[in-house]
Amino acid sequence: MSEERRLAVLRAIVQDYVQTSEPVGSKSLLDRHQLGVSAATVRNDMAALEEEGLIAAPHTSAGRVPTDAGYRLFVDRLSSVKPMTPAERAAIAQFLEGAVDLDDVVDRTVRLLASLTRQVAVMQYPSLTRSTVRHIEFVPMGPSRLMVVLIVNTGRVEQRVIETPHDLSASDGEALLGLVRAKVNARAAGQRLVEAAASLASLADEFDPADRDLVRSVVQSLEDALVEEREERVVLAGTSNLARVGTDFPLSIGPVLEALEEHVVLLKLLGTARETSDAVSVRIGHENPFAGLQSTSVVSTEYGSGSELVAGLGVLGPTRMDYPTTMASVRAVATYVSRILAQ
Amino acid sequence: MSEERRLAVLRAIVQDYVQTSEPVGSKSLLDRHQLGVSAATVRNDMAALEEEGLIAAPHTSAGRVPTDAGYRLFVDRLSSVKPMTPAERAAIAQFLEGAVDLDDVVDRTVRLLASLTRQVAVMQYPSLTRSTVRHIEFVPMGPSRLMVVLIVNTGRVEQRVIETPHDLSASDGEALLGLVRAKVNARAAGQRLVEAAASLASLADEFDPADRDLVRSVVQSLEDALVEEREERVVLAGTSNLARVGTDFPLSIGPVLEALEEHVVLLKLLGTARETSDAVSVRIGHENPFAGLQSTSVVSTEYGSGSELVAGLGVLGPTRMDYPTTMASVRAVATYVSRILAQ
DNA sequence: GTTGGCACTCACGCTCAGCGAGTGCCAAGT
DNA sequence: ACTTGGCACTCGCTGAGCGTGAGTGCCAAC
Repeated sequence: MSEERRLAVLRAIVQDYVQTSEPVGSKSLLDRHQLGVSAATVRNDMAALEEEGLIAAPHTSAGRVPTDAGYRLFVDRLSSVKPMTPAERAAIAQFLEGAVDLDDVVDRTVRLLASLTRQVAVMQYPSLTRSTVRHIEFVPMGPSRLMVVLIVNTGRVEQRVIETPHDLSASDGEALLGLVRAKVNARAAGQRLVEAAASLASLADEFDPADRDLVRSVVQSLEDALVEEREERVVLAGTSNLARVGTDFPLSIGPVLEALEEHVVLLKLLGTARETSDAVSVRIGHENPFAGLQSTSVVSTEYGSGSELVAGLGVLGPTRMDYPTTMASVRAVATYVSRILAQ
Repeated sequence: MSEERRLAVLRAIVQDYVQTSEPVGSKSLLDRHQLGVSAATVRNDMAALEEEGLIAAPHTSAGRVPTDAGYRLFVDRLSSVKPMTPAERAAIAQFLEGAVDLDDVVDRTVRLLASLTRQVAVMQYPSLTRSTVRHIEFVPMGPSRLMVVLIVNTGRVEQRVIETPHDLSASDGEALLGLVRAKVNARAAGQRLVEAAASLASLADEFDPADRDLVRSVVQSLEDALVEEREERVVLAGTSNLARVGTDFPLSIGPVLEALEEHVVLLKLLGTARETSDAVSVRIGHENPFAGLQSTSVVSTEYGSGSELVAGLGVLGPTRMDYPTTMASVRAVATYVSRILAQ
């Protein structure tokens, strides 16, 4: 009983099951693959695979279905990321090129990914903590309120209103604010958010003693704002693809929809992906830490502008998923969106 | 056969059906309501109601179910918006008070509405076209690119990168930009976007002939940006509530999820609501222009900061819905979110 | 216009048998 | 030691048949 053939059988089972979504038996396996052996041999192999916990039979007299472990082995050793055709690559690039701003890039990316994979696509907004400051702007909002607008290198813009002890909207306030603006930007531009916060620490010393108090309080608020753990945004698309699969299989979509609404969960999903060294990370069924997502798999990767990886994106679907093509799509989309963001 | 009693029967049918989600027959109706007449009489009334198209029988020997027209009549004449308890109102207010910025307000609002109604909540971002300019900021992004940041009264911030024919990042460019910034804001602040665009038309004339070209092109781009039809953002929550209802009823959630992904559709849904004069608009089943949403109802209303109504929010659910309480929730949430935004 | 009575209609749930895909095991072959 | 054909067996699925009961429509009497 050759090890090699047994794995070939596993591969065939996974492929057939993914395509037909029905448990696959020894006979139908022979019809669709040239294994060069008889049905009985295949049956023996299947029994061995079941023994190893790689496949399982839903009922006594039904075919076999891959287990999570079976999919895992398949992904790790039995398949390679299916290359995309130049035409597909061109279509992706062209579609993403059309975006006009960051929101549009993100929106187009998730939709594209959802329609390519026909699954739920998830994408994290370019992370702020790993971005660098492009510009910081101050806008007086009234006698004691000041809006701080932070623009980072990925094009993302964040605003925040802070309280100031003195009036900055009067004309001398305006002048002072202009000076603060210039100095803050001279110091912070190009730095990461945390670094920028550090650089600003001693800024107040450069000002007139009279203004120092005011500047110090503004800078303090700004530092807080820069360091503060920011809400990371997540966008999704293709949730209706869940309905398609939901009808034929034991994937009750309720819990999945609930998980998808919890953006914290999604962020963790994309976040833990980063810990793996592979370019594209795959988490299968129970490998997934969240109840409700235990019969789904997540295929994700990182993307970023230039050499900086700033956030994650991926797709979520039933464990019975075409991993090679899904992985190819995720990888390709990540590559192209990174290219767009780098410009 | 009194008209009055017939309507009482309709009301009872709607209430029972909403509660039990099972077709209601003459007998079970008598058990649950004191109508003071016999089953036979109720049957006669039901036959009449069916004749009028207000109720229908799924099969020959089943109870009756309200039709869209039946619900319509119920909403228009047989029910009133159920008042909320002070405790509920307080909880709403308290939950929304906790929001730290506009994104957070919107996020909390949809989630709140979804959990109150246990349905899908939809909320449009405060519309830009009906907002007023609070501040316009210019940030040089390189030799020939300028980022325009627009802050409106609802706190929403929009950015846009425009191409400029001359370099504005040099030091004299900075000075000029400061002047432009001051004049633009003096003219535009407090005005609606379209008005602001008009006010800016002649701004270039105030500048040195040497700079006039440059200013004109900047102003021109700005006008374009202000007038341009902007993408209106829509946020939703509670999609998992669809799964709950999806199991027991002929609401195939696939098409609904698809419709929910098309933000254009959602905007139209909230938009057409405005045409009705009522405070809370209800669109029932086929009154709804979109295929796939024909067995759902939309309960929506407008909200806004102060007296200005700037956008819509509402919920979407199966036609078999508790209209009075849903309407109450939508109205209450709209009231409170408006109050928050006004501050 | 209301009521009680009555025959009728179906959807639903149940059981039961037949079918067939698929299995496990065994004895024979290589 | 592995492979193969054969064979009995399992068991989920399907569809037919049947009883039940909620619900109806109609009618004659009040």
